[in-house]
Formats: sequence, structure tokens, C-alpha cells
Amino acid sequence: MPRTEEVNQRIREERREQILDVAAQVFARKGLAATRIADIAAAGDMSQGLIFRYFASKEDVFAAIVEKSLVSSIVLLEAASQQPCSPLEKLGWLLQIYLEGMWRKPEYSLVVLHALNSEATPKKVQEMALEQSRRSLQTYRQLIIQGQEAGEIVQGDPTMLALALGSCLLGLSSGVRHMTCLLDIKGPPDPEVILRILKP
Amino acid sequence: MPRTEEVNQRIREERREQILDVAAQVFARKGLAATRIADIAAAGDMSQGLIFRYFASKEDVFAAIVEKSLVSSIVLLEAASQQPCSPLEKLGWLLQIYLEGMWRKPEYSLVVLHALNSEATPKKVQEMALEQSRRSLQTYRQLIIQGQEAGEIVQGDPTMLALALGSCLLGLSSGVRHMTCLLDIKGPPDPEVILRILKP
Amino acid sequence: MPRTEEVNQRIREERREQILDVAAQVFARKGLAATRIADIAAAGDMSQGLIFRYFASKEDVFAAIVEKSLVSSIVLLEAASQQPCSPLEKLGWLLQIYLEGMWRKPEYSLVVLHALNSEATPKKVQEMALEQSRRSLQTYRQLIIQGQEAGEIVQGDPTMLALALGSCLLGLSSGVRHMTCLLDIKGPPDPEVILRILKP
Amino acid sequence: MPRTEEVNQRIREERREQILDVAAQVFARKGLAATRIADIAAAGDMSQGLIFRYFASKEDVFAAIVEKSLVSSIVLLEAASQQPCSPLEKLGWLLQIYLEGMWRKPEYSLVVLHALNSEATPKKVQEMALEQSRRSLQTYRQLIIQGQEAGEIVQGDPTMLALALGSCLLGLSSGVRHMTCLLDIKGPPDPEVILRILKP
DNA sequence: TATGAATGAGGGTTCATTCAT
DNA sequence: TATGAATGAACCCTCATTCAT
Repeated sequence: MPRTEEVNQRIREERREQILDVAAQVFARKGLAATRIADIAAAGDMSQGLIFRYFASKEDVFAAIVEKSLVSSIVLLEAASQQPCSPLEKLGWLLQIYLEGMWRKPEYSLVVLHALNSEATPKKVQEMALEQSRRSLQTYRQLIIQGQEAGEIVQGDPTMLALALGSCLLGLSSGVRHMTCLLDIKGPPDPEVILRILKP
Repeated sequence: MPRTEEVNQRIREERREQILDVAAQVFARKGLAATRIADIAAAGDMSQGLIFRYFASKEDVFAAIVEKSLVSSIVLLEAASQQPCSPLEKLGWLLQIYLEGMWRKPEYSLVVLHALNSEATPKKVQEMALEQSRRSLQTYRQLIIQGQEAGEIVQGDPTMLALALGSCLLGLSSGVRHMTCLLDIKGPPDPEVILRILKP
Repeated sequence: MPRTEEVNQRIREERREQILDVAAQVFARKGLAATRIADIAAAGDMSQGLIFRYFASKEDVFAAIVEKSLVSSIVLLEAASQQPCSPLEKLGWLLQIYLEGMWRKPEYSLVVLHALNSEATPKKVQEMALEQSRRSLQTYRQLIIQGQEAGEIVQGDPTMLALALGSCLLGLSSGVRHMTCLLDIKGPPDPEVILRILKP
Repeated sequence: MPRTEEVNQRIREERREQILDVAAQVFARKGLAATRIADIAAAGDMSQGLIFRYFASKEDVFAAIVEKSLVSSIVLLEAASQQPCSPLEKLGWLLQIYLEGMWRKPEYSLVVLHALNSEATPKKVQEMALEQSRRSLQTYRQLIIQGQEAGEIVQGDPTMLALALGSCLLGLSSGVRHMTCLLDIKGPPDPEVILRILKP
């Protein structure tokens, strides 16, 4: 019976991902405190006990989700910075990817939003969520400054502009969720609309 | 001698307001589920039991806060519509008031944000929060359409523009809370920055 | 201002009686544990605080009621024993009075029944209720023995006959309350029916 | 390996019965309101939480007990009616079984007595307890009428006779509990003693 | 004397977590 | 590995009791 070890490893990793995905959906809908382990188990059609074989606590599951989001956020910000185009175009590219992602798979953004909005979030997790915010804002700010120098972005306090941009994106995570049942919306918001904040 | 009816009435009204104010602060920081009655009682320096003499349940306190927010939101939207100026200027006036309020007393906006973000929010409360969203979006949309007719607002789907504006404001509720510890920000965001979304 | 002292005393005694009467009704309907001070206050149209100016605790009110019942029970048993008639007729007289009382003012019997039925009854009160039972049973037993000697009461273990008689009366306290809504009953049960247990 | 479905089913059914039995004992001694879940848990040597995995609330446990009592009461009444003997003998048979049961396992009768005696009993439960009373009284009444026609039961209002019989049994549930510590009693009461109420 | 606002200990219930299978 | 029965620490809420008026 060769490779039992390896196969087990594979199974474990897949299970872990499955739990994270299903948990992200539930956390996105209810937040950390209002989500019960039983909710996650039910949504994933698994036993409650199983979750504790992969994570030490409910908070740990939540933390793992925020961490995944942080990692892919870092990758995205990095990729944007290295696009072969002008600062404003880089921001446009970034928004394009970001808004599409939020439309297709809003869970992770929403979990981070919950993490940022509640002081009940465990310190360690809040740190990660803030780190993600910080990196995003710094990237926005740098690109804004570069864009202002290049004359393709409106003059004005780049910090405030970055804040406006970041908040708008953050708000859209939430907005596309609940406002789309009020409005008649078929697809992700157009990056151009948001970019208008920055255009001269 | 027992207190007079009138005095009792006064005491009750003041207490109720005190509870709502202190609860709004705690709910704003933690959300409904993560807030314990003990937290509110401690923050207001009162016994836990007292809260239940004024509200039937924790959810009821939360609901009262959302309702207050809804009422003052309706008043504000109405007032904006009736300003004696152009549609874009009405929106500017609205943003001015809104952003200043969010800077000085962010609790109520944040509580509504929590209400919108979590499906664990009681149905009745979610209804009220959505009603507030709905009315805001409708007002934005109408003023945007009028502004487009007047040529002072950029062409484009007014629904999407309203969504962007609404989301941006929503995000700022959250953003000014946690991003201001990352950035160096001294006052409320400038309405002009956000209005740029709409300007031609 | 003469006699203020006396008048106050009068007022106090009347209030005390009023509280006991109204409390007896509520206790009779719900028992000690399920009765809230608020229930009694509401039934007597008085403030909760007032009750504590006359009694040290809820249990004390309950105890006072049981005590009143005990006292009048002793008086009744004594009176029956001293009726100028045969043992069986004495029992008949006793039942007559007892059943009529239970029909007109069932509260006190029911409170005693509650006291006997629940071990949650304070020791002191349980003692009093048991004392009342004990005295009743002893009187029944004595009269039964005398009646057997006189040949007017059936032969058989007098203890068991007393138990049967006592239980029947106890059961009727409860029975006339809830069974009369099932049956069509217009007045107190006929003592003769119960006396048949004893007749030869 | 997880347990098989079957084994789990067994465990659950046994637990449920265990809880009901232990709860019946505690409820019998204290009544619904005075019984704390902690009392039941302690008496059954289990955690408080466990009880709520099997019943939704304390009231539900109480209700289940009353229901069990109602069911077995119906069975007993039915069986008595179909005994191959005269009406009076049927009643004798019924009393025999009933009194023996009350002597050996008085819990269920006492719980029903508590249910009947307190208006704090949940509506649904009170209904069941009354249903049990109603059926018992109807059976008694029918058999009494038949017995009167057969000349083996004393003349007189059958309704009142049924009430007396029912009350006597009800009272004995309570009586054998607390009076036996006052009297010297070794076994269940003799049905003949109670039947004397009915004999001509 | 009488009131009712306020307190706080205690009870019902929930739910994260453990563990035997 | 996976399950779900069992635990127990909290949490929401009730209600007897106190006390300022």
C-alpha cells in the first residue's frame, strides 16, 4: 500500500480548502460572531467535529480566510504595480480585476469587511485585515502621486483620494450584495465610474 | 411620597435615550451578535437588568437604533431635495451634512452598516436598514437624472452612478473608522472628492 | 391630631389582609414558584414595593396564608369535635362546612394543596401544611374509631379510612376547580356522597 | 469510525427515556416552575446542555411527561372498559391497577396533578392534562350509569359520583405522598374502600 | 404610607469544543 | 478519517428585593 501517506496529505488539503470555502460563504453572510460552527458544518454537509480536526477554533477558520484574502490581495497589488502602463491605467487594471472578483466571488472581500468592522475580531486577524487595508491604500497612494506627476490624475491630497478610492471599493463589497436587490444591476460596476474620482 | 407621574416620564425618556446612545456606540464597534448586554451595561455604567426595563431584548435595542437612523435619514434626504439649488448642488449639500455627521457621530451609520452586512440581523431590522438604503439610492438617482438633464452631471447609467455614490458613502462609514489609523487624516472627507464621480 | 397611631394601625391591618386575600387568589392559581410578586401587585392594583412593607419576602406572604388556613382549620376541627351529636354526624357536619367553604372560597385550600405538593415549599411552611394535614387526619381517625365502636361506621383499618377521606377532600379542592369545567356542576359536592366511604 | 446509524438511534431513545424518567421524579416533587434544569441534570447525573439536545425547553420535557401519562391513561381506561365483567367490577379492576401504579411509580400522576393545579402550566400541556381528566371522568360516568342500571351501583347523580371518584383518586396521588409520613401505611390503598362511594 | 426605577443574583438556553466510537 | 453525543462556560433575560422620592 504505497503512498498512503501522500494520499492522506492530498485528502487533508482538499478538505481544508473545502472547509475554508464553505466557511467563507457563511462568514460573509453573517460575520464571525453570528456564525455558528453548526452553520458551517451544515453548509458543507459535514460534521461539526470535522472542522476541529482541521482548525483549532472557529476564530482560526476565520483567520485562515482573512489570511488567504491578504495573500491574494498582495499578489494582485504587486501585479498591478508591475503592469506595463501608466499609473492611472494600472489603477484601472487593478479595479477591473478587483470588481470582477467581487462580483463573482464576493465572500472573501465581505469577510475582510466584517473583520475590519468589528472590534470583536481577534487581534491577530484584525492585524491581517488592517495590513491588507494598509497595503492597498499605500499602493493607491503611490500610484495616485505618480499619476498626479504625470498629469493624468487630478490634483489634491493623495491621502484623501486614496481613502475615497479605498472606501468606495470597500463599500461596493457590501453594496453589490444588498443594493443589487434594490436596483436592477446585471454585472460588476464599471471601473471607469470609480476612476472618475481621480480623473482631472 | 412617590414621584410625580411627570418626573417619572422624564426619567424614563432620558434613560431610554441614554441606553440608545451608549448601545449605539457598542453596537457600532462590535455589531449585534458580538455585543453582549453586559458590554452595553458596562459602557453606560448601569445594571444589565435596567436595559430590559426599557427594551424587550437586545435585538429591540438594536432595532430602535436603526429606526432612529432611518428617521433622521429620511429627514435629511427630504431636506436635500428641497434645497433651493441645482441637483448637483443638492447632492453636494447632502454629502456635506452626511460626511460631517459621519465624522462627528459615526455610530449610527456604522450600526446600519452592520445591519446591512449580516444576515443574522433580525428580519424587521433588515427591512428598516434596506428601506434606508432604498430611499437614499432613489434620491441619489433622481437627482442624478435631473443633473444629467441639466448637463451638470456626467452621462451614464444613473442607477450605476447612484450605486457608486451610495457605496462610496457606505464604505466611508467604515473607512473613516479604521483607515484613519493608517492614514493621517484630520477631518471629514471633502464632498468634492466624491462628487467627482458625477461631474462631467 | 389624636389617634393617628390607632388609625395607622387600622390601615396597616387592612392592607395586610388585602394583600393576603389577593395573594391567596394568585398563589392558588399558580403556586408559589410560578407566582411573581408583580402578579400579586397587579391583581391587587398596588405597587410591588408595597408588598415588601408588609412582608419580608414572597415566601413570607405564602407562609402567612398557610398559617391563616391552619388556624381556621384548627378552629373548624375543634368545633366539629364538640358538636352535640354522634361521631358520624360530626364528620357529616365537618364535611358540610368544609365543602361549602371550598366552593365559595377555594383559595386557601388550594394554597395548602400547593404547599403540600411541592418540595420547593419552604420548610417552615411545609411544617404548617403538614400540621394541618396531621390534625385533620387525627380528627377523622378518632371520629372513625368512635363511629366504629358505635356501629355507625364501617369496620376496617381506621387509618386507611381516614386517608381515603382526607385524600378525597384534598382531591376535591383541586377537582372542583378544573373538573367543573368538564362536568356540569352547580354547587358544592354533597357530603353524603363522600360519607358513603364510611357508612356500613 | 463513526457509530452506525442504528446504534445512535438506540442511544438517543434511551437517553430520551432516561431524561423523562428522571425529570418526572423531580417535576413530581417540585412542579414545573420550581424545578430547575440544573435539578434534573443533577438527578440524572448529566450536563444541563444535554437535556436541550433532546427537548427544546423545560416546558417541552414537562409536556412529554404529561403526554406519556395521557397515553398510558387512555390505554388503561380502554382496557378497563373491555374487561369481561360487570361495570362495578370493571371499576374495581381499574382502581386496582391505578392505585398499585400510584404506589409503585407515583411520579406521572403527580406531574399531571401539578399540571392541573397550576395556571402557569403551558396551554398545550394543560389541554393534555384536561383531556386525561375528561376521558377518565367520562369512563367513570358511563360505568356508573351502567352499574346503576344493573342495580350494583348506588342511585344518585352519576356526574357527581364520577367527580367524587376522580377527586378521590387525584387526592390520593398527593395524599399517599405526604400523608404516609404522618400515618403508618404499608401498601397502596384498598380499592374496596374507595368503591364504597359507589356501592348501594 | 406608597411608588416605581434600579439592582443583581440566578435560571434557561446556546454553542464552541471534546471525545468515544 | 469522520461522526455526533456529551460537556460546560457564557450569555440573555427574569424577577425578588431595595431605595430614593
